[in-house]
Amino acid sequence: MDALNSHQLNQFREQIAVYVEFNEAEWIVLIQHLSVEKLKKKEYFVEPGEVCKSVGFVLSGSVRYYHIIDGKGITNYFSFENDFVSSYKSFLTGEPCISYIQALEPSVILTISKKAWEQMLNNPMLAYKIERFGRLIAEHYLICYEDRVASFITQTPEERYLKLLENGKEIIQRMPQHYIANFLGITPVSLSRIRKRILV
Amino acid sequence: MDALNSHQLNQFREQIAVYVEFNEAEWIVLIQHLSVEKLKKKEYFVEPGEVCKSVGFVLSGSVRYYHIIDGKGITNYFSFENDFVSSYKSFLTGEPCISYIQALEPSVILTISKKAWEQMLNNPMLAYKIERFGRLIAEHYLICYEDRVASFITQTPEERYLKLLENGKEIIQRMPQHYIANFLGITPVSLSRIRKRILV
DNA sequence: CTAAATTCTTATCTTAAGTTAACGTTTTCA
DNA sequence: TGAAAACGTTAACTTAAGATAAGAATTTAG
Repeated sequence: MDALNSHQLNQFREQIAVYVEFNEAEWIVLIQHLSVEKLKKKEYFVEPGEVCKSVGFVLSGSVRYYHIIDGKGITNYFSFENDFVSSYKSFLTGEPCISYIQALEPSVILTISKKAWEQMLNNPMLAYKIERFGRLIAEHYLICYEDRVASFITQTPEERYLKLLENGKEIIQRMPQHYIANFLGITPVSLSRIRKRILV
Repeated sequence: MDALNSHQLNQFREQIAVYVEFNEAEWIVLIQHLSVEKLKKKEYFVEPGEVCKSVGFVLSGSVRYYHIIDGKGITNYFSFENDFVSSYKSFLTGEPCISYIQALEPSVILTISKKAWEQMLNNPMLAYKIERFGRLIAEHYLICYEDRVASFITQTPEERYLKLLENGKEIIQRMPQHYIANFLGITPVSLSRIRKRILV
C-alpha cells in the first residue's frame, strides 16, 4: 500500500472530474485517503469469499471480472486504465463477494479503502461529493448491465461482436479471444467462425 | 394521488421490514410522505422522455418494464405485488428515462415522490434509514441484472424457461406468453416449441 | 532452452432457434 | 354483439451455434 506519485494523482483527478470536481481544499483532504496497489499478471483484486475492502481505479493495466456458476465461468466486465474496479455490492455491504477480479496485465490500482471511504463520508467537507461519487459508480455498473441484457435480447452473437469491434477496441485488442467469447455469451469456436465470416 | 388506507399501510410496512424497520415515531413521519396511484390496464407508470417522479411499490396488480431499441422491444423486468417499481436512474438523476413501465393488470401503486424523498433525506430522524432504503433498492436492481446476464451466458433458452417455471411462478401465470418469450430473449414461436418439448 | 500448457483455427456432425405463413381461439372495444 | 385485433400453436425451411476432436502456433515456466 504505497502513496501515489504526482503523476498518478493528476491522472485520477482529471478522470474523475467527469463525475465530481474537487476544489483545492477538498482535494488535499481527499488524497490523504488514497493508496496504490500493484497487481502482477493473474493476481486477484478480490476473490469469492473475501470482502471487497476497497474501491479501485485502474491507473494502468487491466482486469477481468468473472464468477463461476455450475462450473461455468461468466465474464461480466473488463476494466482498463481510468475505469473503476470494485465488487460494488461487497464493498458497500461488507458481505463476501462472489466474483473474481483478476489482473490480466501487470496493473496499478488506486484504492480507497472502506475505512477511508467512511472517514470521508463522516467529514462534512467531503461527505456530499463522496456520496455523489458513490452513487455515480453504482449507476455506472447498473447502466452497463442494462445495456448488456439488451444486447443479449436484441442482437445475434455476430451483431454483438461487431458492436464490440466498434465500442470495445480495448477489449478486442488486449483480451484473449476466449474471454471475449465468454463475455459475448458464445463459445471460442463460435467466435472464431464469426471472425472468419465477417472478414470475407 | 390519494392517501393510503390502513390495510395498504400495513402491507407496505410488513414487506419493507425485510429491508428497513421503522419505529413508531419514524413511521408516523414516513407515512405522511406516501401516496397512492391507480393504474388501469395498459396505463403507464412512466414513459420514455418523462422524468420518473416517484419510487413505487406495487400494492396490487403487475407491471412490465420494457424499452425499444432499433424497433425491437426489450422486456427487462416484471413487478408484482410487494415489489418495487421505478426507473431508478431517472428518479435519482432527474434525467428523462428511456423505459416504459406499463400496468398489465389494474394496479395500485404506493408512491414516494421525489420531493417527499428529498424531504425525508433532509430530516435527520429519517435520513439514515431512507438512504439505506435507497441503496437497497439500487442493489435489488443490480443483482437482478447480474443474474439475468449470467442466465444468458450459461443457460440455453430451454434452461432459462425451466428456471422461470421454478422461480417465476407469477410471471408464468400472469404474463402473456409473448412477453415471457421476449423476457427470455427468444421468439414466441420458439417458446411455444420449448413448451411442447418439455411437456413430453 | 525445451517440454508443457494455452490459445486459436478448422472440420464434422447434431441440434435448436429464427423466419414466415397459416389457422383456430380468445380478447377487445366500438 | 359482431368485426377486428391479438394470441398461441404448428409446419416447413434456413441458418448458425454447440460439442467434439485434431492440429498449428504461441506462450509460459521449470
